[in-house]
Amino acid sequence: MPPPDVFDALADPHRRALIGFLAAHETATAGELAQQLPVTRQAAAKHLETLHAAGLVERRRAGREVRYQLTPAPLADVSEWISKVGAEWDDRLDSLRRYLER
Amino acid sequence: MPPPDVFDALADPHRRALIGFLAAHETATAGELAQQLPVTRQAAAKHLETLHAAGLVERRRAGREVRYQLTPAPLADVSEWISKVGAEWDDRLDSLRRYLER
DNA sequence: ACTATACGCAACCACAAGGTTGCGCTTCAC
DNA sequence: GTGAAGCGCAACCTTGTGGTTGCGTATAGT
Repeated sequence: MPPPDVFDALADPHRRALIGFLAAHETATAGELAQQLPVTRQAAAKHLETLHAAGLVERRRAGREVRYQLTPAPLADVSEWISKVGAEWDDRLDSLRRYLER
Repeated sequence: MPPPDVFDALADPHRRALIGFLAAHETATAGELAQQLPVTRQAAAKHLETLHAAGLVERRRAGREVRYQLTPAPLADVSEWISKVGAEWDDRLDSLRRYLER
């Protein structure tokens, strides 16, 4: 299964902001993205590296700049995990209810 | 909107393990939960405190022990956020496709 | 050719996070 | 009432993380 650091990638608010921005703007450079946050370009670049490691963004060199693009697929893993927990929980509630209704 | 530290709470693997265990076992004490992980009771208690702050578990004193119970509701917020990002992304792809098809 | 823009890399810093140990207080069981 | 089981709190240690500054290098534009 794909990198489990997706959860980690989502933990930081700045990173979530970057994802949000990229969800709405096709592609962007580290510099552009840094302007969306109160941080330097390098800080943004580090976050983008984290997101890239988690498989959430694609990097693509275009001349002297690097354009980042969202690849939201790994988010499905998170949703899936949540579903599983939810399902298990529901099962548990069910069996408890059945037990109590005996 | 409820505590945004749900993302933070989910970032740690041990914490996710606790959630998984609680999803399957109704209630448990900090001690019991600590036995599921290679950490001390205190470490587990700290994680449980984090989960509690995120609204993911309920604490309930029963005599000399404290039983923890899962309250998975806040997970819905995470799912929702993911859905929003996904939706926005799809919209973007759509408008791009429309643009290219002109 | 020259200048400005955008990256990449490395050093460095401060603080939060995860973890442990030690100790004292309450509750249960004999 | 005495001992063990559980918890809570605090001190402390170590690492990881988010952030910055500084500098070197490549590309674009004029």
